[in-house]
Amino acid sequence: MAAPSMKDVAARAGVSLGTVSNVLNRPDMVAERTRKRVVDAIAELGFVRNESARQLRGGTSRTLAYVVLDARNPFFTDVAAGAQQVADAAGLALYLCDGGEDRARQAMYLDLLEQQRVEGILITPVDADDPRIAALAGRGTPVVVVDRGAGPDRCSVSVDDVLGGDLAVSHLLDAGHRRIAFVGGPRSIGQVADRITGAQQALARADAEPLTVLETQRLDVAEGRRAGERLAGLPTSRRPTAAFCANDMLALGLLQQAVRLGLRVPEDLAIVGYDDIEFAAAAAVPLTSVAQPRQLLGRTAAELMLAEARHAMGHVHEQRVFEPELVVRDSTRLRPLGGVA
Amino acid sequence: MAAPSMKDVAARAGVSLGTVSNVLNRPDMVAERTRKRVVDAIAELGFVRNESARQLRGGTSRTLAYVVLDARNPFFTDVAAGAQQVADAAGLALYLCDGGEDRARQAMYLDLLEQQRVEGILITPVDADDPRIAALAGRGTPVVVVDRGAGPDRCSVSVDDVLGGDLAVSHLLDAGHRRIAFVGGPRSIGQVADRITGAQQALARADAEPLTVLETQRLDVAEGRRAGERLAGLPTSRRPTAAFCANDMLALGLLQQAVRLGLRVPEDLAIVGYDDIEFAAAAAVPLTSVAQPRQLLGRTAAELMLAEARHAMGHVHEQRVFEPELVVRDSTRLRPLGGVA
DNA sequence: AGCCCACTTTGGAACGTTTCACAACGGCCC
DNA sequence: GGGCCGTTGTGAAACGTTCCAAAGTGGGCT
Repeated sequence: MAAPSMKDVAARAGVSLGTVSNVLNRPDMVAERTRKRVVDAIAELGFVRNESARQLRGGTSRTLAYVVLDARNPFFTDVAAGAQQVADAAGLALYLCDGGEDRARQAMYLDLLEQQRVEGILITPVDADDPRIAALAGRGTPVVVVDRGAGPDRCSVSVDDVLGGDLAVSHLLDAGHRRIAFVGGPRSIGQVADRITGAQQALARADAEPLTVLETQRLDVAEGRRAGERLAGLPTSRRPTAAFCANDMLALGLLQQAVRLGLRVPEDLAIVGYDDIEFAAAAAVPLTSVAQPRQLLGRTAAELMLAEARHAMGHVHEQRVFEPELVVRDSTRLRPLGGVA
Repeated sequence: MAAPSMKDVAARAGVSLGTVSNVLNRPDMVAERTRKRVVDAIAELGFVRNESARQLRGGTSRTLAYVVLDARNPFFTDVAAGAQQVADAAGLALYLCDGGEDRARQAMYLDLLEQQRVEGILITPVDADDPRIAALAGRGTPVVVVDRGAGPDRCSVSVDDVLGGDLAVSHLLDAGHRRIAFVGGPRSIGQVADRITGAQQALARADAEPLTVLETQRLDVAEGRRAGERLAGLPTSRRPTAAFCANDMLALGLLQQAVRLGLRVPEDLAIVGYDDIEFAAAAAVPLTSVAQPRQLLGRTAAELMLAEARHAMGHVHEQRVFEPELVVRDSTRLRPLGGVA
């Protein structure tokens, strides 16, 4: 009843354990007749290699993982798709682990993955300074931080979020907005903090009111709706005329709720999102957004990880930084009125 | 340089191997002083448990996996979130594996997961009849098929896709449509086939033209756009007045492209999607869609899997079927004209 | 002083592989 | 007919844990 092992296969085929191993690992150094007998025995018994034992002996796992900030955000699954391409090509399996914006769960995954001796870990951390990450790397597991810059003792791939925030808000300023809100949080997430910094930097160059920050608990659609309610509730005189959201999930929620509560977008409220996920272009009002090279991010991250895993010694950590790009759509564009077809 | 093992810890703490094991697994049966010494040694050496060895000895992996049809489809990440809840509660780790609508990749993951002796596998298969799935289950790995019905020798959770297709098309028929297209594919995917069946079943009850099937290669936004082009290219006299899409990704792509090419939705083309993903409600024209209880699906799947894993013997396979629900929004609703604000 | 007991600690077997040095077996050539 | 070789197959060690039976320690009681 217990799962058959190589020993059982050997017994059944009337050969030694070593021979079974040879059939599995160096099939052409065993005579055709024996090979056949062993292969048959394997099939008859339904033998399945025990990866734990292999790994224990051999030391390597052919597996890598991407610990994602939130698997329900399409931005991250797009990044993951990029990493998957590289993993496929290298013959590695990629596991996606959903951190769910939850420190504890992320920590749990990191511990487990290290214990499992994966080849390497890509991670978009809840908290980039989590000492666990440094510890992991220190003990020899290749770690690449994704979508956040890292210090010189780690590889990272990121997009300049300060620049992104600046681009977004500069665009709004150019369009004449002077009272601008930022929607996003918690601030402890690095991307959020950087995007705020960028926004403020743009504001500082202009003659505008200071940034109103609507801090959220999470970066999802529901929180965006909640922000929409908060904004719509303000008296017109105090309501920001534009909102810059920390990501597209928030922006879509905000957009949806704003429209539902009777605000016109962009006339009453202009909206800029971040990430330019596929759904941004298809939104009620197509969403202006700061685009990041998602797949490239994922591919690069996986490549850096592989490089580190292969070279082990003498590996030089790289911090790749890409540039974001503003994609302007209707959510910030004043159109001639009544323009349906 | 090699990763330190329990043996190293034991040496450093001046105790035996067994004691280190006790500290790790039954801390309160070792004296406080010794425990402290061992804990310190662990910290000093940066010892990390080797999960392979543990598993080899102990036999169990505390891990489960969900092999998803396509991780970029928010429907599946929502299902996964449901499964994650249950996994968290049970103290298991959940790995997401992206099948990418690719048979070979899915097969690769199944093999690997079995070799890894995961506690169980949830899977939304590219091909529900893949013999590999039966084989897996036959050898004792608990398998739950998600979003597809299964035979009596397997657990499954699904939503009645035939009914869903019927609901969607009945709704269109009620709205007066007589020339209806189905967008989706490939047909080898069970959900697609069932939804077509449902659609045809509704049509058979009405006096309408047979279903025009626009078969796609994949179920993503890009293919939806392509379908939009195809539809818009048809002469008005032959163009369907309504499209039922196999999922919301397709529907959103179709919607986007149709609007871009000057078709009004729903006046020139009504659209019904499937899954009611979060972005459907936020679309350019809020999307009518067939909703499935996504999280519930995931939770139930994980629970069935756990039940099977725990009971091993005497487990009775269950096939849970849920009912879909039509959510009507603007993409099929003829409104009074000019209805802004 | 001698016993018993409870509490700690120890040593070694076992889990299922891979790897490696070496044995067995023909066959060939001189 | 003996020595050699190449081809196949074998056996045992090792990987890092967990678990268990058994040994060691000391204190309290008689």
